[in-house]
Amino acid sequence: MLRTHTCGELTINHLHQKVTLSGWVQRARDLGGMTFIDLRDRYGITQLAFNMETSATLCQQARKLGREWVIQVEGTVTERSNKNANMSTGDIEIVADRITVLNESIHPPFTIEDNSDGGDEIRMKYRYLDLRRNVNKNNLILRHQIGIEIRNFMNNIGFLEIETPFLIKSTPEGARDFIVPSRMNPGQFYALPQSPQQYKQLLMVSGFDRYFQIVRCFRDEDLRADRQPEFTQIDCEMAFVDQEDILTTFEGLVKSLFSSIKGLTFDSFPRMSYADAMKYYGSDKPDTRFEMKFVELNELTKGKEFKVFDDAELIIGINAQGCASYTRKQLDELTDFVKRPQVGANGLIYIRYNEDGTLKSSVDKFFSEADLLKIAEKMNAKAGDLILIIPGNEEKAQKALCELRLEMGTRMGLRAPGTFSPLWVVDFPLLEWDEETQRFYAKHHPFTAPKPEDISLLDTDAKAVRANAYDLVINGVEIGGGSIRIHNKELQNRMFSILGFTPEGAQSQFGFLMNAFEYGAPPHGGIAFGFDRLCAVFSGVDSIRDFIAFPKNNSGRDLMSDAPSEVSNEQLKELFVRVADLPVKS
RNA sequence: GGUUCGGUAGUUCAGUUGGUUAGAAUACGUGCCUGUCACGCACGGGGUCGCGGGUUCGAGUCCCGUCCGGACCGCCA
Repeated sequence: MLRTHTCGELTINHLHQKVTLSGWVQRARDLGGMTFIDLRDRYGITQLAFNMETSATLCQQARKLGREWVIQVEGTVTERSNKNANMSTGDIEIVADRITVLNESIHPPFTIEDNSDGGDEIRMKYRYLDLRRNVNKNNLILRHQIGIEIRNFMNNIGFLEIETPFLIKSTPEGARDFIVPSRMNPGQFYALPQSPQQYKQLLMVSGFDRYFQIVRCFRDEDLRADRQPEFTQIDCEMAFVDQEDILTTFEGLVKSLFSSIKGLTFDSFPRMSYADAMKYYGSDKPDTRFEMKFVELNELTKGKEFKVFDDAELIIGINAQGCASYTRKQLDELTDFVKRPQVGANGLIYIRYNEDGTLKSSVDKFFSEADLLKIAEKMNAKAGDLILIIPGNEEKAQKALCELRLEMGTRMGLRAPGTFSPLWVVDFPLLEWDEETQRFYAKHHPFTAPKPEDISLLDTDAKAVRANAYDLVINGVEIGGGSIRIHNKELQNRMFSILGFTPEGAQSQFGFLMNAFEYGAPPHGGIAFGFDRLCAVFSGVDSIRDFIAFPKNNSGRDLMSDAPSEVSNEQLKELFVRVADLPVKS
């Protein structure tokens, strides 16, 4: 037997037992007459003690052990004379009788410690070593626990987990597909699924009225801290339901996760229309851990000879409570922040509501103190508050003020990790007009059902049609989204036509789904949650990479295996694939 | 496609106005040390300053290019 116990479980209750432990040498402390070894495995750390006086040979042997060597030790659980209250095994140590080196290790390129000396790149390159560290290990444990809770919850309410194919038909709608050449069908290609969307709808036609799957999805788009080319969704679909049924069911799932994982309970999640989210937060995924809502100021700001305001389509402001003491330097920082190309505002106007009741602004030339007071009143500002205003066209001003609001929230400590504010955003628009291609795109996807009361607008005012589509947002992160689907062939064809598909085009791309819908498709709808993001949000961190055992970097590269890489000409030949001349860098 | 920050010892970083032999911490090695737990102390080895070109008497430092990495915008139904 290589071990009788793990390195995390021995306590004072095991005193005097003969045990065998196996693990990695975390650290050695050689005091001359004594040597202590910290032995680590997934479960914890146990101290091994060696005494020169009582067992010189063993002690000498222990001194030779290097960091990250794999050893087995046999010995007796003994009470420590100096206990360490910081560790669960801190009351005991193992007085060894025998050490066996199971495997040596070369020196790791960084220290395997909670505060590793390694930077991101080197730790990614040696990801298997980085995963030995507690923070990563615990993240993967959390991911496992959330996964188990989800499966239990879904199983308990009658959902079946059903797998769907990874090699599927490519559809040009939506994100870019990853493409896989088919050797047996020269010149033809599979795509990897961006989601199992059409398959789960087919499963509804098949009568599996409650389906879910924790499933890998693939999107060939540029990456971010919260976006990987392959990521995991909790993909769900239900038949014989309306939007309310879905929101209730999955609010139940998320509440159950909050309860079992975080020990938190919630009232019903608030709901906000897409229109209100944009109006009050400038975003379809607002961070509602704090208020600081947008206030429209067009009426109070126009006609004062200030060209910037007079030319603006929309003038909106936020009230940063208690920030009137911001210095000139801090205000300049904020101005620089919103003027960054990524935020895109032309400038920032502030009104300081001083503690003494006076008002000072960056537009004093155009506005009297009485004018400023009116604005302050509209913004519910009190003495001590700071009003920040951004003018511009609607879209740009909302986006810029949204960024500024989040920045102020961060500066004011209103976005503390450990607090959670879930929100349903509902009533998304069905369609989005694209100026460049002069056509409509589905805001969600082309199978999303319009709200019945808005169907009549499809031909007259398509932009105004709202969908039975919804997102779950937690702390400003889009955690999940879904919709009620179209299950009626005529309505689906109408949608395809509005989206610019010819009947033949729609048939060749979505024919199998359309055909299936002729055989009694039940009313259905669903939702998909980003599993990686859910883990990250639960932990209060931004990067989903921390919750993926072997993630890719910003360029879609695996720094450890160095994928992607070139393949041999023989492989390409078999696939009838030829690599075009690569772009020449000038 | 774009914006921006970075690349110096195994690792994380400092390196002044362009000027002598490029430093610190940590890791590593050797020695000392009997209750440590980030043990301590002493000594030691360790550098293609990402790569290429240029300016200069002289480049880690300035300029151009390039490669690599981080963050972000576009993109992500």
